[in-house]
Amino acid sequence: MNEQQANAETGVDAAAYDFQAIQDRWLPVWDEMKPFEVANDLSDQRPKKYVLDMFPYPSGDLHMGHAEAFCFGDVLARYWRGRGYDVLHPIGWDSFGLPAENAAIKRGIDPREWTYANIDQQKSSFRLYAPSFDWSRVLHTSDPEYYKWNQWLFLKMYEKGLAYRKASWVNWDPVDQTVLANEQVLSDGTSERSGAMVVKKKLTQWYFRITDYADRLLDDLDQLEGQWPTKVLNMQRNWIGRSQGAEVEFEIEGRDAKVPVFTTRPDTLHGATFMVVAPDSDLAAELAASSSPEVREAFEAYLTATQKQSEIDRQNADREKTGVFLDHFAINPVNGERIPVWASDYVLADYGHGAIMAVPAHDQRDLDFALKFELPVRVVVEVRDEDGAVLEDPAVSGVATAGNGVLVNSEELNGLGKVEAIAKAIEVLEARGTGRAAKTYRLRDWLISRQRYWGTPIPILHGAEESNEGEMRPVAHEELPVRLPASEGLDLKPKGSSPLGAATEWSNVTDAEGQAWTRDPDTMDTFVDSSWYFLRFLSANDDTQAFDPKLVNAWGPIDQYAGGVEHAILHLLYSRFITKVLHDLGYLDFEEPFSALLNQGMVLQDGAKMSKSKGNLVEFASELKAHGADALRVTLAFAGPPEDDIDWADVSVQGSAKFLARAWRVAGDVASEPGVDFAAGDQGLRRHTHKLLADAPTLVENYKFNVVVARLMDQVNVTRKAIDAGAGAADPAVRESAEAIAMILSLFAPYTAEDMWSKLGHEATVALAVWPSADESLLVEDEVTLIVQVDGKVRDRLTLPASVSEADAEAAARASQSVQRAIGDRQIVNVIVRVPKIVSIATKP
RNA sequence: CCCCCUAUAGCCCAACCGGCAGAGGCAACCGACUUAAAAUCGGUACAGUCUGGGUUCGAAUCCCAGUAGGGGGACCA
Repeated sequence: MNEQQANAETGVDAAAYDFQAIQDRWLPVWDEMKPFEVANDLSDQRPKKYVLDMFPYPSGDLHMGHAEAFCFGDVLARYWRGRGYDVLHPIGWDSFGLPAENAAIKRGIDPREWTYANIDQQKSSFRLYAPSFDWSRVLHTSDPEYYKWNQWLFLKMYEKGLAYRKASWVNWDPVDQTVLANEQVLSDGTSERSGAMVVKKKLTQWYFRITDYADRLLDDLDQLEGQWPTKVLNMQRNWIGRSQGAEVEFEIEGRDAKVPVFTTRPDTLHGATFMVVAPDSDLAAELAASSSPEVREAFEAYLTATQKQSEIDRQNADREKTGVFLDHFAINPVNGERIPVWASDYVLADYGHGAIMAVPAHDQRDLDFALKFELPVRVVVEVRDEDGAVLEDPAVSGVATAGNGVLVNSEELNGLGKVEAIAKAIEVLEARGTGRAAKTYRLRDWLISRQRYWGTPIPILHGAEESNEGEMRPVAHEELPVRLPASEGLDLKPKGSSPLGAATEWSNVTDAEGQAWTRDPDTMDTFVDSSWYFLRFLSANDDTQAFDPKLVNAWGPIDQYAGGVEHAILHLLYSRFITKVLHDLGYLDFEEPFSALLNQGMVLQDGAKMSKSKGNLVEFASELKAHGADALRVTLAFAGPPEDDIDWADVSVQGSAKFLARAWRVAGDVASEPGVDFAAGDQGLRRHTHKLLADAPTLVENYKFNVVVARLMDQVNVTRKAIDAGAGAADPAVRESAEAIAMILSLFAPYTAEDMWSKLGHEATVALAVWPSADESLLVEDEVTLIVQVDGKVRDRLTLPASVSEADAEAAARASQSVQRAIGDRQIVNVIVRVPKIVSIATKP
């Protein structure tokens, strides 16, 4: 009986796939079962997998980007369950942050109201979308129960000297009226959040000393090779930006303390003909202050001009060099030479020591500067071109020679190559006590204080009377959390200082001794909140500690993390840093938080990023309503490799729905009973099923979800044929195939798979059914097709036993009529035999 | 300017260690069912792998050079 006949006889109802009815049938069952809740007692003997999606920010309802990210994370979580693992797959909300505050200001409401309403909305959308979350461990970073431990973390950092305050030039967002971390400033100089052009301000702010961990953060990336996308590893390496070289101390005439400079080329010290300091450095200000009024005036004007520049102008490497002479001289420690000290904005105050030795002959920037201000250029490395000719003097050519060469004009270094000269120069400096080998980094300390309301209050008290002026005191652990005061009556509008400062009742504290203090008015960067949340999930409801080290070490590190590449250097770097700190504090056994990382692409519309302003938004909610969760999830998984962007114009949700209906009907057609002996089934179909069972795990583990879905489509097609035109609906192999389809399909389409599972006579839930392993004996082929090539062209295909010997294969190939025709009267010069695949014959005339 | 990734049918994408270029889907076309359409079912057709070299018996796959698109970094001493 074929499908049409079945339709005619049983009526439309029984044969029609109705996603809405299927969703309505299973949601209440799952709600009741809570199949994905994980016990906290470690009693489960199955091996463990911790699978985590980057938690969402509650900026409204879920959107397509969420649908994609959570689809992929869920595929992996469900996969490991199917493989017999105890899987932890929690969910929470990253619910502090500026959007809530800005929305609250715009609507005149409390940020809490907006935040928690959005969380509720997202929760109910998630329920329908059906990721396999453990809903018993939900956390929201804006709950006092969570941020209490965020404050605990801050105090731990403070105790270890890893949290500190300093005055420095910082990135200031003039729209949001708050400081930003370096990581939050995009390469075009705009704010990651508001899009405003970031300006520099000198402010006293809180920092986490991430630079102390720079070497480990860089070196440990090697452990993640192959487990994290290469792109992310490279981005982090670039961001940390370690340079090796030397620190060299220069004396400055009329100044007691020596000035250290960092250089990667200590071999060129004899070619240093001037020194340059950053105009916004303390040293520049000091040197200018002790100069003539004219010099001082020129410097002040230059400093002002420098600070007016936009980030874009400043980053343009092609622009003309500018600077002022500070009327001071430094002494070159290797040759006692007196060299002038200039201030120029091509030297950065916060990199190295904010001062450089300029070697114009061998550094293009220094050369540009030297030529502009007519400073001497001295060649100390003789560099040759490919033909062995000495390159022209940079002073004439205008091109600095930065390559390898032989040292000249450099006393003891003369005749050495670049590498040896660097080593020797460091040796000489160390012997004289005027320098040493040194490293420096592009990475800066993490600025974590923000002048906004909706975040974790920094648990520090500042002295508020004469007797304790300038003192800082951490809030005692037992007094945590320092709760956010109600927003009522506070002006949340950005104005450059934290709104919390105005909450005087909250801010003013008198201690047991009667001393007056005021609370630190700033809140923490929300990236602090998200830098350790994955630890909290293990004991999300524990009010005695931030996380339970026993549980964390049993489950951690996270086996599979999934999220967007936009966090390549923000969240992922901070999390790695905090994990290492907590390891050093003795809480964690591991030093890297995320063993494997999947970065999904973006969902686009006609090649453009979806956005409200562009009006090309494909709404998650409406797609969910129109096609159902399963069709949406299958569409996302099938669209292509998960790392690639998905253009919504290229996909077909209807096509996915059609496939689901076909799969579902196969299950409905199965006519054998559960438990039937599969061994008696059709061998051809069984081979096909077991090939799928054998291949699916590798495919899923390599994130080839699109291929798995394609293989499922193929399996459904083959099974349909077996039912209609082959073994028939009662053949045990048809049941075996349908059950395999239901189990594997459950990764992508949990509702449809559950309904199939039920039709096949099994109890819910298919999500906890462990996949059967493939039967090896069904995977070996008896006969194979052997290809015969003559001079690289396929000339025949021979059907031979799979166990054919090399000699037999070659003989069969030579015996082939079409092969002989192809060879003709040419002479055979080589025969390559690779059984059971190919015989390749090479000839010549 | 430097670094990384990608390029296969009209479109989205598969192809293990180098071994028959095609798994799957979309769109198209033909047929079945239907009064008709939709849905469903069956079938058909469509590329030689961005370009140019090289290695090899054999290259989509490895190497070199280039083109196009995407991403990252960039006055970092």
